[in-house]
Amino acid sequence: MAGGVGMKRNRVTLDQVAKAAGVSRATVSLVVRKSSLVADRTRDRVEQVMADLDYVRDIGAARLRNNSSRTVGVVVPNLLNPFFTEFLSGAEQVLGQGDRVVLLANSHDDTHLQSQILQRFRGHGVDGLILCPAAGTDPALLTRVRDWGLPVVQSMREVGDRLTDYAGGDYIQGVRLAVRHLVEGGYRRIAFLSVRARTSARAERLQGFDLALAETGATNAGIIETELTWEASVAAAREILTGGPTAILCFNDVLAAGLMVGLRHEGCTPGRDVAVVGLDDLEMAQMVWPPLTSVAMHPTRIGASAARLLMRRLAEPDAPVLRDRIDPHLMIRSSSRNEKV
Amino acid sequence: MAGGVGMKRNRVTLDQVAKAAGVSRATVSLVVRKSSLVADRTRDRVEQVMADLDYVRDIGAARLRNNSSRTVGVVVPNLLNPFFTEFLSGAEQVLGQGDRVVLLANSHDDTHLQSQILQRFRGHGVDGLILCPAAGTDPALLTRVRDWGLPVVQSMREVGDRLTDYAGGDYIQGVRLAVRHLVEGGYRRIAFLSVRARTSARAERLQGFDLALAETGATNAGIIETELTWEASVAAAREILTGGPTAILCFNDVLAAGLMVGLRHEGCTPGRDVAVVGLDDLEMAQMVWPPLTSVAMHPTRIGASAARLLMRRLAEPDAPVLRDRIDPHLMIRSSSRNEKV
DNA sequence: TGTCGAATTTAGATCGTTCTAAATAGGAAT
DNA sequence: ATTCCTATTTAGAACGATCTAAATTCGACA
Repeated sequence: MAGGVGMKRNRVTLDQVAKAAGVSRATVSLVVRKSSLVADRTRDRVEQVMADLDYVRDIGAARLRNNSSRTVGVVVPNLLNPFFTEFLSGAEQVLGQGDRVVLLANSHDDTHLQSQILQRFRGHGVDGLILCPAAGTDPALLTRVRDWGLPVVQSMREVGDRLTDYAGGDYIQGVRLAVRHLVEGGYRRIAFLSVRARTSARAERLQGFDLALAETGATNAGIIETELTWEASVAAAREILTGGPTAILCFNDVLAAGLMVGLRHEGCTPGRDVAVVGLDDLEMAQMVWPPLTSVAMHPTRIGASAARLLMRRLAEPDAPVLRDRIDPHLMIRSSSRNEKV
Repeated sequence: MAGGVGMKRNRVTLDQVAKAAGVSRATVSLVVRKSSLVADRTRDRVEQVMADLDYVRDIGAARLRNNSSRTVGVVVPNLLNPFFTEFLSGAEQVLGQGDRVVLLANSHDDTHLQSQILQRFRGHGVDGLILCPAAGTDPALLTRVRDWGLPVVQSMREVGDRLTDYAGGDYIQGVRLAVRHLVEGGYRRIAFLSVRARTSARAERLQGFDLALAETGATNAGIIETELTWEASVAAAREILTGGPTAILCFNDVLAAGLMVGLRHEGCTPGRDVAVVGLDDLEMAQMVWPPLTSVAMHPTRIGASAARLLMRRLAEPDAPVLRDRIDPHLMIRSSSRNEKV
């Protein structure tokens, strides 16, 4: 007891339980795995002993034999972006309920680091992978992972052939919702504040933007590219105003929030002089001023879906490939209401 | 190749590498562990073979023998709160650089779930634990974890005797910075918007508030308790105004942001009619309107510090217990500038 | 050439579990 | 009492690494 100097290792093992219960190690193992082979009387006795000795099954040792670690690797490109942490939250919850544990890593959108992470996860014997691929990920990476025999679900972003399960938001649809809403409100010169990084997330939104403009007959008032940071979008305000837009659609809420601050610096009041619409509908959309119209993409649900897709594939490795797109939902607030604020 | 149906397991093992390189398994093991015992020529040859065969060391199997999983469990009470995800981000980064992997779990501030999580982590053989204890955690839990022989670092919150390492922000100091700033700005009737949950985080802030009032001679205009959600704090605005405060200090930025919206509903313009100050200085503090004065607590740094403390303890289990308090820093913005906005 | 010590390599046991294949128990039927 | 089931239990070999203790190699030196 006392000070705890040099705490020696003392793990309770199956053998110790077996000895104390007067049965064989194999029997205890069966009890642990809730096999129906063992007699009720025996099971009760063994379970009692396990409780008394505070036995904890060593999952690593088990995996060595049965090849299932009850562990899933999750790779996100950014842990400071609420969009990804909400995603993570949804995935963690579902996996936890499935009695699995999340190995987490942040690729910082760096493909080299991402490779290291995957090797590390492989070394740890993860059962499967939920991957939000870093920008610029080589499609060959996915093939490689499959060759390792490691089930993958891609999420939020997608690279390569469509041979892996996928869960994501439907940004094409989301952007269309936003544009239609603007057009219905009488805004017809619409600019788009985008990002430079060539991810599928970006491609999808731009595709939706083109589509929506064509559908509604609205005018493209310019597509401006910036870094994916709040500060950068503050600075982007001046440039985007040169196109003379009556409304500005933004890559996400963070950029929209920054843009609104930048607009004010330029003497332009968001919501009154120009409409602003974000994407993602993070909690912050309600907090900024004016409250920001945004398209809810439900990242938590996407994360939960990705987790479910993975657990399904672990259960049936040869099930057909599935793609789950979560439906977006328009949240109208003052920033696009065409009224004085 | 082809379709990948029923992908059989094919792990490259030490034995296979050994055979291919014409040495013994033990030698290859030494190479893997970068031992200086092996001759340069041999090492080169073995490393070449490892690369050719795409050998990946099985860390689980290694742990079984040498008892080190290079794995750390991180438990946070909330993955939707940016404060904790920034914390997580800092910890993940440092641990990753130390070639360790994060097992993540969200306790949802539920002590029962928290116990389950710890058992799960124990089963996975984590080397150590970074724990932000759930509200209401029994101090005995920490003793128990220590009895398991599992090194723990507490962070953000703390329970029990002070026998574990700890990393956190200094909220006493943070609150004092805020109050002094308000008093210097001429605000002397100060209310505090607090939370109901009895965490050490709450106790610390209240302690700082008392202290700061005593130091500055300012007046306590009431302490209101609410749930830790944005919506709840919107609703708290009315109640807190009954004390007739000239300034309101908030438990954190989320509550401050909600409060400002609520204040407006009550016909009271934050920054003009009443000063508002938050704690934590999350990115959102700049985004709300008016920009929110807040005290930066640097959660990312706290997370990094917690990770470093844990790695230190893993390296030297008997090092003296350390407590790291990250210094807070006041960020003055319009919400407390005593000017027209 | 033979001996010694340092440098290098290795066989075999071991970590805690699960799997396989076989052994044992306990009845019911003969 | 024997036989034949089915229901339960078990011994012992994996899994892939590391550790211990001992064996081998090699050059230097007598």
